[in-house]
Amino acid sequence: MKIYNTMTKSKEEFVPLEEGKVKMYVCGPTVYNFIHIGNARPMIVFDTVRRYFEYKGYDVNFVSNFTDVDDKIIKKAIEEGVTADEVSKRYIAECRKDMEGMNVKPATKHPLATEEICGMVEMIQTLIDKGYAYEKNGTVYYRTRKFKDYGKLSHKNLDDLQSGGRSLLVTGEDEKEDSLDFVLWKPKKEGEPAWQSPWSEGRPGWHIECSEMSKKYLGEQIDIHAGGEDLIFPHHENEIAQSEAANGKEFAKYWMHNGFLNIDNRKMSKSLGNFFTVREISEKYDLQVLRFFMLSAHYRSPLNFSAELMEAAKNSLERIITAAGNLKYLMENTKTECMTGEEKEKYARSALYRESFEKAMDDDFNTADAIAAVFEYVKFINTNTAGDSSAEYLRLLYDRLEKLTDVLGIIIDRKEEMLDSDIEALIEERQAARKEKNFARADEIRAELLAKGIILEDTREGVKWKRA
RNA sequence: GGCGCAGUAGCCAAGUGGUAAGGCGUGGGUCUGCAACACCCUGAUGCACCGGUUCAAAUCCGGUCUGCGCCUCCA
Repeated sequence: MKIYNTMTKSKEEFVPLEEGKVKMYVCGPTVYNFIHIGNARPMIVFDTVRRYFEYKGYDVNFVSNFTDVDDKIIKKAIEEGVTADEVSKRYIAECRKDMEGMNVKPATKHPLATEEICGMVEMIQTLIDKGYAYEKNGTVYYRTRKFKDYGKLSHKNLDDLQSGGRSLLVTGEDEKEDSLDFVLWKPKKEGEPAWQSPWSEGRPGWHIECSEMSKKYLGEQIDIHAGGEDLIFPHHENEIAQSEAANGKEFAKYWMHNGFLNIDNRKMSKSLGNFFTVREISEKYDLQVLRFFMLSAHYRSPLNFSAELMEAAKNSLERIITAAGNLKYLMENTKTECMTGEEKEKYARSALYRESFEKAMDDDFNTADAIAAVFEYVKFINTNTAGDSSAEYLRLLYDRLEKLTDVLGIIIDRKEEMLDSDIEALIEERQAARKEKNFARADEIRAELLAKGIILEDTREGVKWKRA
């Protein structure tokens, strides 16, 4: 299994720190609003990574935080006249709903920054004790130049950073020893949430949260640290500086970063007015479609979002769901149980598609290629099953399809919703009308049901229906 | 200015030295009362452009053009 490591800029064979286990940390969202579709990409991508590790038999310890103390949260709270805590709690709950819709598994642990303050204070103290941090007027800064490997992840050198133009000083910047130093702890301003510390009543800087939570729940050294590519610098670079200086060992072995989601080839932003929340998308589409769309490209490539592409994704996904539905229908209606010799041979041959799927996923989680393998398997199913196929054969084909799509987080088992009895009566009436060749009445009923969101399909095996 | 990514059919997208996967869409056909599903057929003599290396290049090297990102606590 190969993973592209941002640190080495190359694909590396995955070797776990501990046999059979994966320790993985994914930087989560700041909860000041509904999550947007850009937030959704790392969630979906790294959930798929997790699912594939689990498919391969690994025990995955998956930790992803919610950043629940932040300027934007405080700003929102002030606007609404409520506490920051109320804002963050609300959007954590909404985020979990969206995750469920996207079929993103809850992490093993979702730590909250506000509940881990003590650990952060301890880590900051360690950094001060080791000479990697210093305090000025209640603010604690990280002494960036002291950490000799600074820049190793983002492949930047300190002098370029310093001369890189951005010499605008933020308030308080002049008290730093060096313009590259960043904040570990800052004193509170009036009305802000704050915690006690040896330096001032205040709150932690953004980067220290992840260093501490990763250490607490996964240990000083982890296998994979992941997030959006925008986090490479400064966030992940700073995490490395903090964790490695404090713990004295390599922080993460593999650094994974997903590409950005663009809208009409532009970065999504509120100011450009091309901003979509996951919740908005869910009003028009099943979030399974969003998930499928996100996996249709490689996770490291930029991905463009548009209504047309969502329509295409919806139609593509429908093809897989339809095949699964047909398979299930045949399974429930077949008269024969055991596989014939021919079926055994066919089933064995179809293992090819599972192998292609795994080969694609083994190559740095190439979901686009893996999906192609699923489609080839779907074609095989559509052309190699019929009403006289055995239940055993159909079941094996179905189980394999379900295992593969489950890695992608795609649910093929559409739960059978009970039909209202009058709808059921209409379907029966239509069947009677068709028998009498009263097609006018039959079509009338079909149109009537369509208006209620029920699509009827007359197949060789009987009438099927689905919701629009 | 520094660092980096991308350009493959109408659209999306794999492929990174051996002769262009897959999906959507289009058009034609089979099946069906019709529709839908499914199936069959239909697509780049070509991989932004120009050179070079090689028996062989979408893939490697050099250059050009175009789009984009990071360097601002935005995933």
